[in-house]
Amino acid sequence: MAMQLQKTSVDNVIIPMNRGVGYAQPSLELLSCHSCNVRGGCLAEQLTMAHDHSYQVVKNKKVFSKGNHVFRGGDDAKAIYVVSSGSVKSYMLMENGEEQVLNFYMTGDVFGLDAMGSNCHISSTVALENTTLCKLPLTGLHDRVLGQSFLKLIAENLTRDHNLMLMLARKDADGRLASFLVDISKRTKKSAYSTEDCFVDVIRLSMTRQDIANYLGLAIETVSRALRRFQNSGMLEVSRRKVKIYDYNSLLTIAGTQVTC
Amino acid sequence: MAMQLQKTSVDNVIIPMNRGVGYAQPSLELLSCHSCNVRGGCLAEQLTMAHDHSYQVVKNKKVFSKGNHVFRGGDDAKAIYVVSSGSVKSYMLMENGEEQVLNFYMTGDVFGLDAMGSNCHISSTVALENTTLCKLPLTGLHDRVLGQSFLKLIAENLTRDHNLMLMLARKDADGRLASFLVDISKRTKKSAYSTEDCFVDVIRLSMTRQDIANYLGLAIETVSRALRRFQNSGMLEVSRRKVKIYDYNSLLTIAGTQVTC
DNA sequence: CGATAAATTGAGTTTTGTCAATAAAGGTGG
DNA sequence: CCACCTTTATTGACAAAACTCAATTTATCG
Repeated sequence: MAMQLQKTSVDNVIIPMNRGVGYAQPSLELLSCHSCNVRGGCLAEQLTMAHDHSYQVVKNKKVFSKGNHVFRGGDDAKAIYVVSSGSVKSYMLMENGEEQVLNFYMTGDVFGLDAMGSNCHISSTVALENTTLCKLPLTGLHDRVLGQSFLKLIAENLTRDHNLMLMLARKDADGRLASFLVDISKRTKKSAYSTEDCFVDVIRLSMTRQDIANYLGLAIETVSRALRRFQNSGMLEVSRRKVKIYDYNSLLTIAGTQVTC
Repeated sequence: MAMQLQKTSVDNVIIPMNRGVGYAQPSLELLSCHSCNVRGGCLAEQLTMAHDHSYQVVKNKKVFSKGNHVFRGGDDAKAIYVVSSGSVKSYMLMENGEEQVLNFYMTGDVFGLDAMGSNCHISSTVALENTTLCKLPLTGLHDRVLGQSFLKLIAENLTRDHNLMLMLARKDADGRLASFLVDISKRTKKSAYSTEDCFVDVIRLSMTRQDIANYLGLAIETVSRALRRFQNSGMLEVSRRKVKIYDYNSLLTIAGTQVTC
């Protein structure tokens, strides 16, 4: 879990982190909050004030040199980060090793929100140059102020956005459509009563082909042709808005990397 | 502003909304919370409980028939919505009239988070079939519990994600790169002291061409060639990581629709 | 039952990706 | 301080994927 070894004054905080192999030890030098360029002023102070000081946000300044990771996918962490100076990139790895950059964060930007609701980070973040970050552990905020549900919601929304980005940036038409069908299938399952293992084999699409095309960033004709290809290969059967899935595993293979919460 | 005409018991709430032209009047029938399929149980109750009942979340169930809008971009609203039954699509319009679908929300999904931090909705949401929604006005939560800053942060992150989606799904290589440069320019300005009007004319990129390509969903060669084209047209001058912008307006034109907070 | 909207299918074009070669910059060690 | 090596970036030729345009078929709705 998160370390909370020391409580300090609000201004300058240095807490060395224990990191696994592959992590650089952040520089241990005294950093001033006065030089922080966050828009709207110090975030920790804003959050603390918002709760009438009943919830004290601990600040934790760190320096990362170029190429060093702030966190990696899979790390368990419940904190958000403010870029005090420098810049970082947030990215996800696909199964084939390609990386999709989700965002670049520069001075004044805040990142790490997508991990708030889940137990671990889905994405990784690495410094692009020598960078100063302010880490705000939000375990207290999570538990005491908001309740699990709300932060989970936010993270869920961000994660689904990231999944779409990955699809749009890295997958071809077949991959996008397979990914879409798998997602719909999974999500339909969540609320319906089904005897199947992990998917609903009959989907009723509530949207038009044009909607699907507008979602996947494809032409409507491409969606139509991809569906036809899937049907010809025996993977599924499609009749207007009704889709019967026969070979879920093949669909998963074509879909490739999926981001899930 | 948001209406708060009545306070009711936690179970069944009907509040008719005054909507402008183009909005359908939601059906006014009694809806039970017992039939709501939200994952993790009633969100309003979860949020209310999280604050020891010091903050009461008002529920507001509504039925939308197929094709009717829940809200449109530009509407001012501070609420989140839970899909009780049916489905909706969230989308944004580009300047050429094309629409980018951001997400489909089905039973149990929660949407509207991207508008929490700003004054108005950026995206629009429309029912794909007859749909029951539960509206949770969160003005109280916004002001009293979290403070402006935190919700703004979340919305900012979601909005930037949506901007990237739009780029990946709808823009060609030139459009993506122009969009990227404009964004970097704007964001650099925010924290730097500059005499220019609304952009920094000299950008120092902290990321490699490969990073840019991985962000924009392009091949590195395509990024290189697009930059060359921009330079040949006299729009800018590029030398490794340093970019001098001469014609910001042309860049804006090529970039097309930009999503901003 | 007719009119409109949605979906499918084919042919040709355009954009971008892939592969390959080369050039330039940055870092390291002697 | 320079030579070397590695990383980063550029450029060209060709191939593949997806888009556009057009025609047709099939639903859906009044």
